[in-house]
Amino acid sequence: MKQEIRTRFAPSPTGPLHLGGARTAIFNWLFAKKMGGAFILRIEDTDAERSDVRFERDIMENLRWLRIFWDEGPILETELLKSEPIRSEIFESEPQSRGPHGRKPQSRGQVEGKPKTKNYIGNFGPYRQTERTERYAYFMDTLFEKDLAYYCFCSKEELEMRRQEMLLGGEAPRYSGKCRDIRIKEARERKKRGESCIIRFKVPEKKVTFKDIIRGDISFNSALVGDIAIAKDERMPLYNFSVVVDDFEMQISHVIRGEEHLPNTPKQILIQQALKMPMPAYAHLPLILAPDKSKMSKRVGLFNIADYREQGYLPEAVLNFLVLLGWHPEDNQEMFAADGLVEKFSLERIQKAGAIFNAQKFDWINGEYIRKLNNAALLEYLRPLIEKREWLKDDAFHLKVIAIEKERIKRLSDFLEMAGFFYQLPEYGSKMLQWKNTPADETAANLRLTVEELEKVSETEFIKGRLERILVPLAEETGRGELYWPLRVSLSGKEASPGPFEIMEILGKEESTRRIRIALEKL
RNA sequence: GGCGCCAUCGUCUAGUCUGGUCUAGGACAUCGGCUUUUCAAGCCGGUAACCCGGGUUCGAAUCCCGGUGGCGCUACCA
Repeated sequence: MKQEIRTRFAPSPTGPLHLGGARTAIFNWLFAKKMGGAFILRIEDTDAERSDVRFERDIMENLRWLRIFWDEGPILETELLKSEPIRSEIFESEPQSRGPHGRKPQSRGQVEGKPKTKNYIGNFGPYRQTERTERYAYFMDTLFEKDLAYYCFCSKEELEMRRQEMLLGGEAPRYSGKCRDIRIKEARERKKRGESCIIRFKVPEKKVTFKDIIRGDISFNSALVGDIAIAKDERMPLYNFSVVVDDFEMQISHVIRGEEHLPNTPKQILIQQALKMPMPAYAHLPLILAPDKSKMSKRVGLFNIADYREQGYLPEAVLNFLVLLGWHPEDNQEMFAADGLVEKFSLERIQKAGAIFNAQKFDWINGEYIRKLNNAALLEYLRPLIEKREWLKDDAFHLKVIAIEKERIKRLSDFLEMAGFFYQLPEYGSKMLQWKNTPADETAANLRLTVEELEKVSETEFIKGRLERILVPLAEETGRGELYWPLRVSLSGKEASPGPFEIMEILGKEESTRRIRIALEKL
């Protein structure tokens, strides 16, 4: 039987979803879809101090916005309200309650005891690490039974001092193993007396080799690692331990994650081996780099998905841009619909080197997607922005503006800046009205001539074609730039805008002539 | 410092596994042209790269070795 493909995105809710996390999620999701497998969302909230449910929400909401849907994992509260039937279906088939811990699980993936909360979907839950403490305690026990874990009473200060010493001595800083031989009975007594301690894993000294789908064979010498900390307490696991337990129990087949986890991989493999767990396949993604080549997620500035969302990047564009950062299809295609992407995707074609974030290309892709949208759809994206500005016009008017501004905006927020003049004439200086070196009186004369001709046109005939028939011959006499430039500026109040005929058709006769008269007063 | 990963136009990358078809292809950006009153869009064209040094070979971007450089990790964070 072929093993089912199961991937996961396992963010810690210590910050909002950022580009790097989103891309990791995208690659996991794409691979699972391509292979007909399952994509799982798991919240790694073991760091109580830094984790926050607001971040958890942000992560889930933005994944949804990107249309990255997880097959298993927590569900948003908003979904909770309308998903009652699905939930009961899932939980009726849950395994019966068993003893709290110390018992072997009946089978892999089944969770002992009732889940504390039911706000998740999938049969391998709970999907929040803080709700999985029983599982960690169980495997921690196993480790103690096998004499592969011990309590460490060294203080942080002590550890830090040792570290500095080793660094100075040119050694690889690692834990000395000082507490390794404290007998467990004694340790537990000391702990009971209130001595603070953590739990360490006895790291065997050996060469750890594994195959990375993207990078090929990778090996580490675990002797350089030292006994790693795996938990603050039986019920407070640390990353390297909880990951191993969860990936095993959730039957993750492929661990696809950022390159920064490469040095963690041998540690996790050693724990897997100690617990006799199978090793999943690994794929370590290249990092997204800032223009100075530093790791992007370390930098301050624009990095969160929510920020891009607010600035008017379309979800399709974010997805498309992100997937191209470190991956390329066999052909030269660069614009993808989600379906085509799934079909073309393969882990093997992911790049090894880090990819520098290219904001200009991002903008270009976003512009392409904006232009692909039909006007009505674009209006819906724009509506919140328009309403915020209190631009009180009807949809027919908005649609006309959108039709011509669509060609020039790269982000939805650009619309505010570029199309604002349709709703309200901005302030501008008289100098702007003059085309190159045309004197002010000549400019005024041309505008006067223009407005006189426009007055002759009826409101209903105030359309582009008709206006052109009247003004084109006139412009041939005065000089095109001399006529069109001041006209366009008086209509828009801007150096750059669509052409005057398009603007006039939208503005209508009354408003157009009013604006030209305002310009004349300036001259 | 130690360990690990990586290295093709300014940037994202194709090509590298299976040496010749690569005087290295595409995209963004940039420059020029067309269109044009401006900006954008569109179309056409240009500039621009195999990190360095050895080796193997008739032949190397591609294989091997050695440098150099960059990045990541080096927590009772993940």
